[in-house]
Amino acid sequence: MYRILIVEDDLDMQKLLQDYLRQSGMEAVTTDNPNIALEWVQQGGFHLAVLDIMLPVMDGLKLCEEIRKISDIPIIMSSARGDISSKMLGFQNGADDYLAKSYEPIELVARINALLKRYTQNQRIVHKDLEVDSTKRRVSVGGFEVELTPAEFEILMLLLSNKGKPFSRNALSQAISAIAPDSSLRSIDTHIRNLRAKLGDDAKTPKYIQSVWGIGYKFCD
Amino acid sequence: MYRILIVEDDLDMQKLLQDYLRQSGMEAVTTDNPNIALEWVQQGGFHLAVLDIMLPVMDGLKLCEEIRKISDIPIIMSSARGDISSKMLGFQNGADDYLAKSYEPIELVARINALLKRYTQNQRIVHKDLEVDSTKRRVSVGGFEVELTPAEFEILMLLLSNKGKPFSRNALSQAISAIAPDSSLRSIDTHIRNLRAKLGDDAKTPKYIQSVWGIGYKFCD
DNA sequence: CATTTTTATTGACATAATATTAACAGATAT
DNA sequence: ATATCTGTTAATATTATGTCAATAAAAATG
Repeated sequence: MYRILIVEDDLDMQKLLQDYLRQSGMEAVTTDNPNIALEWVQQGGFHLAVLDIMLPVMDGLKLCEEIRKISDIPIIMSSARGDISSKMLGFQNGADDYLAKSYEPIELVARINALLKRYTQNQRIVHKDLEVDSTKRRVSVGGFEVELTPAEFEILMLLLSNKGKPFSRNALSQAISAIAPDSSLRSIDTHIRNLRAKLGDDAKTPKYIQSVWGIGYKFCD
Repeated sequence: MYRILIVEDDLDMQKLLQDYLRQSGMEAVTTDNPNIALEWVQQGGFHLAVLDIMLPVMDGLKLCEEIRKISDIPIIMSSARGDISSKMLGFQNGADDYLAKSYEPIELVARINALLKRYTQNQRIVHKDLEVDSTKRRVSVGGFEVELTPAEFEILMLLLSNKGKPFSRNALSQAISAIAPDSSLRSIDTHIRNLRAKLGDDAKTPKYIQSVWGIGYKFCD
C-alpha cells in the first residue's frame, strides 16, 4: 500500500485527489502547510509527494527544494499555470514530473503509478558498459558519467526498458511529449544522434541503439 | 474467430464498438467493470483487449498494468482526452497501441486487425531452422539473425501464419500496401527472391517458401 | 514427343524512400 | 551575454523497392 503526500491549498482539490487516490488503492494524506509537510517527510513513510506550485507561506518550488535536501522520494509538481517555464523550474528544482492545473485527477493517478513503478522496480539497468540509475536520472558509460537532456533520457529509458523491441518515431515522440510537446518525427533522429554521440555509440556498428530500417529504433539486446 | 474484450463505461460507446467489431467478424465482449475484466482475462480466451483510460473504480492504466501481470494479450488504450501525456503513460504501462477518443470505430477495427496480425496469438513461430519473434520483429535461421526489410517481413509473416495456404501475388501486394503502395505483381517475385536468399532457401527444393505455379506462393507445411 | 505458350527465376540496374550528418535557429536558463 | 536544449532544414549516404530483360521451367497443344 503506497502512501502519497499531497500538499495543496485548494480544499476541494485536496478532497477530490484524496478520493481518487484511495479509489486507486493508495493511502493519501493531505495538508496545505509546507512546514507541516516538511516535518512529515522528515519522519518518513511516504512513497511520493504531490506539491502545488502555488502555496501560501512557502511556494511549492521552494518546498520541493527543501524536501530534496532531506529525502529522495519522487515528487510531482502541479501548477495552476501550464506554461513551460514553470515546467522547467519544476524539473530543475528536483521534481520528477509535472502536471498542468487543468489535469484530470485520473492523469495524476496514472503519473503516480508510472513514477512509483520506475522508482520501485527499475532502479538500475546495466547493459555492457552502460549503466542507468533511473531514480537518480544518472547515466554512465564505462564508469564515466554522461549528462543527458530530459528528452534524451526519456528516449533512452523507453528503449532500454524494452530491449530488442523496435519503436516507431511516433512512439518515441509521444514518450517525450511531456518535455517536448511539439516534437516532430525528424527531430527524433536528432535526439538519437545526440544520444549516440554521448554514449559513444556508432550508427553503423551500434553497441546500444540500433536503427530498424523503415520502422524506427531499438535497443540492442 | 477473434474474441475482443472491451472495457468501457460509456454504454452507447460499448454498443457502438460491439456492433462494429461484430460486423467485422469478431466476437466482442464488453464490461465497464475492471475487476470483472481481470477475471475474464485470467480465464483466458481473449485475443485482444481495448481499455478506456477513464474508468470508475480502477483507472484504465492501472487495469492495463494488472492485465500485463497475468497475460500477454495485445492491449489498446482509448482515451477521452487525446492529450499526449496520456499517450506516453499508456505506452509505458505496457499498452501496445493508443487511440484518441475522437476516433472512428473503423479506425479501431483497423488497429485491432493490425495488432492481431502481428501477434496472432503466437509471439514466437518456429518452423524447422526458422524462428520468428513478431513483437521484436526478429528473424533467425539456424540461430543466426537475419535482417529483413519491412516488405519482406510482412510477406513472411503472412505466409508463415498461414502455413500451406497459397497466396496470389495480388494478395501479397495488398499485404505490403501500407509499406509499398505502388508495388506491382512482378516485384513480389523480387521480394520472394530476396527473402529466399536471406533465409538460405532454394526455389527448386524449398524448405520455407514454395512457388505455387499459376497461383503464387505458400509456406511449406 | 516436340513445340508453343505461359509463368517463374535470376541478375543488373534505376528509382524512390529513408537514415545520417551537419549547421543553424529559436527558446530558455544561468 | 553565454550556454544549453530542442526543432528545422538541407545535403549526403544508405538501403529498399521497382523495372526490365534474359533465361529457365512448367503446362498446354498438336
